[in-house]
Amino acid sequence: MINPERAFSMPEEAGATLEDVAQEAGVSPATVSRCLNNPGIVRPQLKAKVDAAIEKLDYVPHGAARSLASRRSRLIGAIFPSLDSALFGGTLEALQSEIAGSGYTPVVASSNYDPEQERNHLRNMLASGIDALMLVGAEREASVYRLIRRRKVPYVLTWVAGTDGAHPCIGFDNRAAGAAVTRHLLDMGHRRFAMISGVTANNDRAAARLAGVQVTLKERELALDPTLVITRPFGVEEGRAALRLLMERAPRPTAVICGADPFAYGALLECQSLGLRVPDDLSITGFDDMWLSADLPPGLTTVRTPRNQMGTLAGRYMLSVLAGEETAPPRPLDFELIVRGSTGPPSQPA
Amino acid sequence: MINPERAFSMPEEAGATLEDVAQEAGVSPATVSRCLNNPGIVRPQLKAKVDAAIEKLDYVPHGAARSLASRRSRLIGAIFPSLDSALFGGTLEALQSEIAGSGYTPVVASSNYDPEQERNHLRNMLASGIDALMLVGAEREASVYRLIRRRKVPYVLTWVAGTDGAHPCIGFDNRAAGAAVTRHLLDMGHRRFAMISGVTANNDRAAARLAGVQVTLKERELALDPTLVITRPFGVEEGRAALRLLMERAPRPTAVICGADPFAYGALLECQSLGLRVPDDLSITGFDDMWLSADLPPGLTTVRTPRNQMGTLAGRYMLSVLAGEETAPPRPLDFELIVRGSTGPPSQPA
DNA sequence: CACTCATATGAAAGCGCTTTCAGAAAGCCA
DNA sequence: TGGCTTTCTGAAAGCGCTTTCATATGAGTG
Repeated sequence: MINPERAFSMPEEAGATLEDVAQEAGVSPATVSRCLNNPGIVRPQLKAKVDAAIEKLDYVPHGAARSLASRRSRLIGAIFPSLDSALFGGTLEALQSEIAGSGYTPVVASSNYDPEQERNHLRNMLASGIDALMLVGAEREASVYRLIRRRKVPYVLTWVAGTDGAHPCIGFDNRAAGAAVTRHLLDMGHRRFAMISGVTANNDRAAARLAGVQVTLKERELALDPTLVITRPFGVEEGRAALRLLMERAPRPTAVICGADPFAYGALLECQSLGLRVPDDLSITGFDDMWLSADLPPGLTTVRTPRNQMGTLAGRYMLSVLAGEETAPPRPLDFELIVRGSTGPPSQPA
Repeated sequence: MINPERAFSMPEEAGATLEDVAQEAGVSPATVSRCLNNPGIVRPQLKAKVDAAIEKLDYVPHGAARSLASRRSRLIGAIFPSLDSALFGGTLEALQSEIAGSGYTPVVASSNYDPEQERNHLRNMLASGIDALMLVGAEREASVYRLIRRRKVPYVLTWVAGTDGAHPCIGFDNRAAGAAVTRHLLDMGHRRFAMISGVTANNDRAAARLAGVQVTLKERELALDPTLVITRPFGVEEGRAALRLLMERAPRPTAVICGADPFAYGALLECQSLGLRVPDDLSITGFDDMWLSADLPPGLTTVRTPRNQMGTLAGRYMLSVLAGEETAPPRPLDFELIVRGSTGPPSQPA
């Protein structure tokens, strides 16, 4: 029964304008504008009349006109590598609720871990006049940062920490987290490690996690055998397949560090299929403490990353900069090693 | 005319305007505008000069000014009930990539399944001038739809189908899907059913799934015992807890229908904890075929819902309406019952 | 009671772009 | 070549709002 032609003629009909409101209230447009943007400075009596007029005419301000005149769009851009993993969804959700109260709305895009797409979305967003920008990760071409800086758009990087102060970051130290997991396993007596890592190209978080593992092993005079590092796009299936490959190696590793929980879920499930006992035959660790980590037997030892907190703080940081407040450069957030049943001492001494 | 302030300041101080480009290229602003919006009608020779000027000045159009003059913001609003479930993330991601090619960007918000929040976000978005709108579900106060229609913003509802033509919907029939699962179990011989359902208030998808189960049982002269329907917010833990409750009932149900996969994951895992064999002791079904459904032993029988397709088609539909094309009202999409190891005949005849 | 000072309001100038509209250029035919 | 149509291009008028700036109003002083 829908006639799209009729139901949705293009947005032609004119809503009430600020001028209409002014007329209705018997004041000048300037006063109406002030009621909207700075109600404090208008006499209560007048304000009441204006409010009544707004109500009566069902007036909704015209965002574009507002932006044009005020040079602020009340839009905050956010570009994520992906949106269908619950990972970044949490960050986005938190960001969104943090800024919503201040009248900002996020415009979002997903780059599919592709710098080219990221750059395009960025251009697009800059063109649509975003007031601030949130990105994931620090590693990108200098020209991209130049583009952002040129437009004088405040930005913040998330999911990473400490880029030597080059950029404001709201995140945690992925490398340290990789190290923490490794140390945990070392302390349990493991000596033969394998890793299932996310693709490290264009993903400094994955790269840092891997580096953290490598460096920590090196400190103990152990090396991470390159043939025991499997790099795959994130996914449960990929984790399963990788684990199968690793178990064909001789001697087998006693611990598999996964760069992300989905890998670990896959690894855990594949062990079940292969009849391997976790942690007796093999210890497995994940990353991010996603929703099944506590429940998937025997419970996944993993690193809990502050994914929601990053969204909240990134939002808060941008709002603060936009408000012109003296804003301290954010400090790295904490991660937490969550030890569960999937890790234990190796059954045979290395 | 060119602002003299700008003319004499550093070349890269403020962004170049269309007028700057026009001057650089030796044409009028109108021509530059046409090059941007309707390149076909401008002589190639001139267009080349303009392109060069744009390149040289690194010109980025000013979105707000554009919107104000053209009455189009190139922004498409999308309000989801939640974003940290991978569910809607997939839809958003698909929507985003579908519309990105046409120069549109999604502005998104999450309502936390709260109509009040949804309404606020909607107001916000209408104020910022979105050209079209995507919502999830059909059930909301008439005043909300009035608000949308008043502004003449094309909209589309997703995750639901067929609202008697009252609204354009891009989705599938949740009720039929609930029925399909039920029929599958009935055909295997089950007679004593339980359901773990999402909260049905403000969630017509969850309500429809539940209704589909109830109606189908009624058709076979069976009733869904209300004490065997457990309603919870979505989550693995909630699924576990619900299953535990259900297993305390006597006689126990032989089949548990879950209104969403996370419930089913929890149920499956709890069975494992309780030492119940699936499907011998209990059949379990899910909904949405999320990423672990194939892998979690013994494999979850579930309904695969077209979550990405909905995003893609919703985007395409809105673009088409915005382009003023003759747009056929969308038709319901298909879902698919994926039968895996978690369902089988009940061990004891009912 | 004149005077200054603080404060509330209105007039008007844009913000940077799109889009009529009319006129110039180019093509076509006789 | 002249007159006609068909393209292209440029001038100019806004789009709806914010924000100086100047004025009006009222409060506070000597």
